[in-house]
Amino acid sequence: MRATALFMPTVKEDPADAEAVSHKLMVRGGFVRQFASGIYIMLPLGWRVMQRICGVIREEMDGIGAVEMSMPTMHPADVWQATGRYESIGQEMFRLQDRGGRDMVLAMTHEEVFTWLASRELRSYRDLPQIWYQLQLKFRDEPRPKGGVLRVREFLMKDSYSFDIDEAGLDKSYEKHIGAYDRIFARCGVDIYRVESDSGFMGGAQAHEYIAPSAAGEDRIALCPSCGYAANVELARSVALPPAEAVGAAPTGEATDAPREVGTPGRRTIEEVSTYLGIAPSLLIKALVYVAGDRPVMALVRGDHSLHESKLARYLKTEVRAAQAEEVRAATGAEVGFVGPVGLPAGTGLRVVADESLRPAPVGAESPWPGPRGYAAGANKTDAHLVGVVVGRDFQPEYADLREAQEGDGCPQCGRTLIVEQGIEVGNIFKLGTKYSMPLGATVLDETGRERTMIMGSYGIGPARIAAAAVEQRSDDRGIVWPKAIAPFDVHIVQVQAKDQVQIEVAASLHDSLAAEGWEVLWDDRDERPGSKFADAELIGCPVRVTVGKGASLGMVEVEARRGGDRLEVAVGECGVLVRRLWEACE
RNA sequence: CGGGACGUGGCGCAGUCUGGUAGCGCACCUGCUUUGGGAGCAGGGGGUCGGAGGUUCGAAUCCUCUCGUCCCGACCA
Repeated sequence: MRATALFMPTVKEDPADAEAVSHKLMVRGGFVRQFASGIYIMLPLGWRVMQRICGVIREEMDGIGAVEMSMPTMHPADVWQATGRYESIGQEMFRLQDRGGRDMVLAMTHEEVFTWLASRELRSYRDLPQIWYQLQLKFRDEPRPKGGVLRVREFLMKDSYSFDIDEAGLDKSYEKHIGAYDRIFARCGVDIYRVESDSGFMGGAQAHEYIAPSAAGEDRIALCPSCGYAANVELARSVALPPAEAVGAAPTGEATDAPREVGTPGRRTIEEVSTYLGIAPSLLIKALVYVAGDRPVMALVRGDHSLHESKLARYLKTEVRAAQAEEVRAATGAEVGFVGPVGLPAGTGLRVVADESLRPAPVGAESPWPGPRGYAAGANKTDAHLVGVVVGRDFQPEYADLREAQEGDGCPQCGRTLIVEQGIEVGNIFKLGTKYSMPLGATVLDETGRERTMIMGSYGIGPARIAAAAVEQRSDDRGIVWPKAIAPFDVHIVQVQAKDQVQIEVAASLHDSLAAEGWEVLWDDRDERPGSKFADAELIGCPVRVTVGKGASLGMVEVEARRGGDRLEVAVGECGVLVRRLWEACE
């Protein structure tokens, strides 16, 4: 492909509205352009990358016996009403009406249609198992698109759906996907962690996410380097360190006979109260008021911990939101910053849920802080806190895992130290069970003639996120270093002098011979300054560059790998061999 | 949804506070020179200053409303 015939609008300066490295480089390299918030145009280079990623995905999906098809993106509302998601999803779904006033939606995912199809066409256990997939657009009205192509409102996704007669079959389909996904990400050159995840609005029993570590990612995952435990922090279990740093820091931590009130004028935050009272944050109780459904709930974590709202929501089995200042006042009688579990106004019946780390140690348990632990907490009186509060004596909360796992916590499996990493969710897999097949009546007859509801799984991968993750993980200060399997071209020929007849001939014959060997070749024949052409080649990031310049008249060209290493001068006839060698050495 | 910021030629920005009729760099067009790391000289084209309303003799600039975009948080397969 000649560059003069390719539309590749590169840009020298970073776009003003880009933050993430991948966003900047994909815009500058002429891969994508933003059309509207969260809606992107894939330019020729970007589309080639997408096609290559999709090609890898297709090969691996086909390899586990999945079959590709294509589903509509506009659905009548009734299928979504049947599964209850029409009501439960809310504003994230694009909705519209047809001319007859019928409610329609733009698909955010395709469980409903695939299950609808399965319910009509699969009749016998002999038809199972099935794995169906597609590469299709999804529409989600994200509240906040960001990070270029990372979080968008319209995007391509590989989604697959498995249909099995029983749980054992689902387990097999799930395992097959794990195998395929491992190969897909490895081939695409993206490092990933497979972590336990929340099944969220997909519902279902078990779920994993594939997280590509990157600073641009929105997910945080807790990892145990010792035993391999890996989970999204939104559900990661972990063992809190004891508040050891406070040991001996009298008068804190001592259990007096009863809580004692102390004045804390204007000290609301953990840090302010901690400093003012001279008590370590880990010996403070952080009390947060939430509205769960329509009722207020008080959630407690230790002062050095963070509450994870989705853990609270999962425990309460309802959506939660932070209470407004007036709601806090109504529930506790105190201003925000001074609320606590002791001394709540009588009769409110406020539900109090404490994180497990606040549960009193069993008698005789080994602890660096033997005996009851006295905490400081809000007094439910503006400008006052209580010290010497003993959990279980002064108040009786429910206990649940509410805290966000943090770096340094103990691994729930082996007890060693957890680390926390940030990353991009590039894929996920869910065991759905009968969440969709039941309401849509997707059943088959088993060998005894009995009607059985199919057991389903669903599995997603975001090709554009793979591309962005690859850029995030592989770029350098000059531009992108594409993994070889997903680069827009394999070989980038830079012809230094566009009008030099010898160089034209050498470049043309190289282009043709390399293409004949099966390489995708980009031939930069533009009449640009050499400096721009080199800079563009590095920005665009194809694995191997061949420079046709001064040496051409002597039959010599230069070959080098984008990832670094020597620039080798070789005779034109040797070029193909060297290209292969360098390409094979690339990741 | 809460908080913050920004909309000025294609791109990146200055000008706004303190009102006087729009400027810089890059890109683009023409010519000449140049050509292995984002050229030089000369000439040239291109802007409803996001939109609407208002104040004023006069608005990119002040006021009101509105639309768009980004960032932090919340939310989120």
